Amino acid sequence: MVSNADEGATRSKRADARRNEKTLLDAAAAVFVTSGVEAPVRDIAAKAGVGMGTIYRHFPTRADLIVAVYRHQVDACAEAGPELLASSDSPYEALRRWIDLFVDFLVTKHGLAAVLQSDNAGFETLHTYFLDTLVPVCARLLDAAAGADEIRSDLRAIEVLRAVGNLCIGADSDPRYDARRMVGVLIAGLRHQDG
Amino acid sequence: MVSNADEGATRSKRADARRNEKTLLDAAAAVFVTSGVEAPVRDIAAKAGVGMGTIYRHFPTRADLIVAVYRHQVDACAEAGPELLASSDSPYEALRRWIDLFVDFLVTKHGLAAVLQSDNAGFETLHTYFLDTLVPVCARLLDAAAGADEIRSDLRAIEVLRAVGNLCIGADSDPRYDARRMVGVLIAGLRHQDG
Amino acid sequence: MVSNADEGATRSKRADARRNEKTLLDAAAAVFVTSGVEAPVRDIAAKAGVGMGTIYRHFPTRADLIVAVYRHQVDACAEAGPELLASSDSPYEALRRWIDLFVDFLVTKHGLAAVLQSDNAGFETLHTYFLDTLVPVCARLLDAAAGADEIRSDLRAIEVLRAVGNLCIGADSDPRYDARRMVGVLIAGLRHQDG
Amino acid sequence: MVSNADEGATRSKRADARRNEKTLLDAAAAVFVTSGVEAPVRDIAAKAGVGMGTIYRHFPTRADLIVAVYRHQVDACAEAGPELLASSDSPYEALRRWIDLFVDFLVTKHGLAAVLQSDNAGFETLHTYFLDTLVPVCARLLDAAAGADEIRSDLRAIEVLRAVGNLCIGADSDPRYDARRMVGVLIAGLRHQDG
DNA sequence: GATGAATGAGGATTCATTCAT
DNA sequence: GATGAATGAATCCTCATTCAT
Repeated sequence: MVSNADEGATRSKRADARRNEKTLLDAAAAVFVTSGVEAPVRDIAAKAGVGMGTIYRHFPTRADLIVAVYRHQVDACAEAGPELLASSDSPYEALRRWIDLFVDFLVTKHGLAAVLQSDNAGFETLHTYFLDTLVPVCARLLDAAAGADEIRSDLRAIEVLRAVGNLCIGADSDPRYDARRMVGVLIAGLRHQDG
Repeated sequence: MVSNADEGATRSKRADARRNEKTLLDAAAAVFVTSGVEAPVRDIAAKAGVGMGTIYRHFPTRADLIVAVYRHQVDACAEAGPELLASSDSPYEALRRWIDLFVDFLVTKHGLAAVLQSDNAGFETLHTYFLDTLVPVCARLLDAAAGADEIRSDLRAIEVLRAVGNLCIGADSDPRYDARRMVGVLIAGLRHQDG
Repeated sequence: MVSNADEGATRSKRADARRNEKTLLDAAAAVFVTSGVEAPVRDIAAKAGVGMGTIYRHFPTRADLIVAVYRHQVDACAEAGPELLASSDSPYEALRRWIDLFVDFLVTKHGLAAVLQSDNAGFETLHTYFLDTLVPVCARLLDAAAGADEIRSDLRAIEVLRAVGNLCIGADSDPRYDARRMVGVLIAGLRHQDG
Repeated sequence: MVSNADEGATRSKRADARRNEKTLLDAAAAVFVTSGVEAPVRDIAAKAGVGMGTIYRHFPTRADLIVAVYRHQVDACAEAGPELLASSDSPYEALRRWIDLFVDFLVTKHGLAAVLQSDNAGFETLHTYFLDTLVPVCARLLDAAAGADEIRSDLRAIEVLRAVGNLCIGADSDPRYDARRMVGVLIAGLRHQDG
């Protein structure tokens, strides 16, 4: 349907567009750091040096943009799950370390944890992506640890993730609050209690 | 409509003002329940049957209003601390029950937990009131439990309260997430680990 | 519930507000003349020398504003119906003259005829007001003329009004098109045909 | 318009171009049916499977596109005039039937009647084409009917066409309004009145 | 010639806050 | 003291049109 010549043209276009999208993502990431993930679209466009329409073209909703910005890191986090399970001394240890990765990710993203919990429709995509990607990984780690009788077996991945996410809210704006530590406490609480 | 004890203009004025303020607080509380603590000022004024200016006169900032609305309950929670300590089998048990009270309070206040963590300046008053009131109580409970060697001794009241508050965010909008349960896990995590 | 003093205050407020609303209506009418009834809200606000919010306060939707601007004239038109029926030589004559009034109204309102036919939701109020007010009047005139065997009896008021309204669209922007004349032809067409 | 001597590469190119243009017109016609003649250019381009630039190359203004889409049908309508005049029992009958053709055309084109009356500059081309093509035909029919003393002789073709066009506005969006019927009334109104 | 990414004007709407009455 | 009308900044989103590849 398309001649080789056309293919060439198309490809170069695509390369351009991809480079441009990269610019957008970098700009968005930068703005997210300073103004949070709910920054005005106009600001992101300005930072990227493009028109607002360009943002909308690439990312119809803000959630799409956020997902795109963090997709790689979320994916990396997901992929680390099985690896940790294989390389750790125990399933619980793997779980602990995996949660640490997740927390590291969240606490460095200003406001991300907050919108992750937002009940605002329109963040649907964001919720979905996070949950679809991370819940299965977390579930497997929980199962393994529960199977080894290291932790309680009555907690579902989704609530653990949600709790961890919640604990990370505002972690970057208050020096008196150390989200990592508190997540540590939560994860410790997963262990069986000796009474 | 006018109290029997109506004597002297001054006293009746004060009584009126207090009655008026009571009306405002009741209205605000009602609106908070349905629309969250970030409801438009106009809605609250309408519910109270007063002008918006009246709200602003009594409560210069939204935080002042929120504080006023929940002061009694926060105070009651604070007062319950020493009582629980005296009446419980152990300091840890007292702590657990006190945290339960705090959680009960938060999860029934739509959106309160969220603004409690908001880094938005202007909620200063709110943060201050909550912390000033509850941190000492929580600290005493933690100290007692740590003194009895029931829990870790390296956690400060402020971070525990903050963590509990965070865990309560969005508790009322997602049936899959049970904040009370997760707070239970966190509090369990305060115990010394045997592993 | 309201003291006399308050009543005074309230009344003066109301008087002010009413005066202000008058300003708004005059401004809107003026802008409608030059830019049509779909003029930007900002333009109307500017013309009235008020903020946009003021327009929205008084008239939540554009249709509400249009209705308010033309209500008096629509009402006057409706009231003229029975009078014409009483004072004219024949029901048909009354109908003819009443339609003339309606046309006079429409052709002097730039773009009004157009939005009257718009299927755009949000003009609901406008449609409703026009139809509720004028259809019964027109129906009575049609009935009378049909009863006198002066015109066909198979046409409903709503379609006659709609047709007349349609014929007025764009009447003010094309000197070659005389809406009044063509409406005259339409009304003539209501008569029984002898052929 | 095209010289006979045009042979070789040029011709095949032209054939391609024509085929391409055909695709565009078909796509535009299809989109016009579903979304009206004011549908976004992007939608038309997408339907045709071409870039938006291609649309603009072929049809600099939306009016040009609309004209091109409907040219055949407008032309056919124009051509039917003389034929009807020749084959009908009377000039008036021919006029009536011709107007029916015009109405059939308009009411099946969602929104076309509306933009035909739009005073928006940029539809210049559209107005011009319609009028240049149809006014002479209509004029001849009117003249013939007037010459046979079947109708009034004081109406110009342009206003009759405009009136008919107006009556067709919105005919497809309101089941209570039957444009064909009302046009029938209008055309009946052209007849001499018997008193 | 074709493509479609980019632009950015344009218009709507909300709501915290002020201030004349 | 109370009122609530007025303000207007802030933000969202769409789509016609241009132009580099």
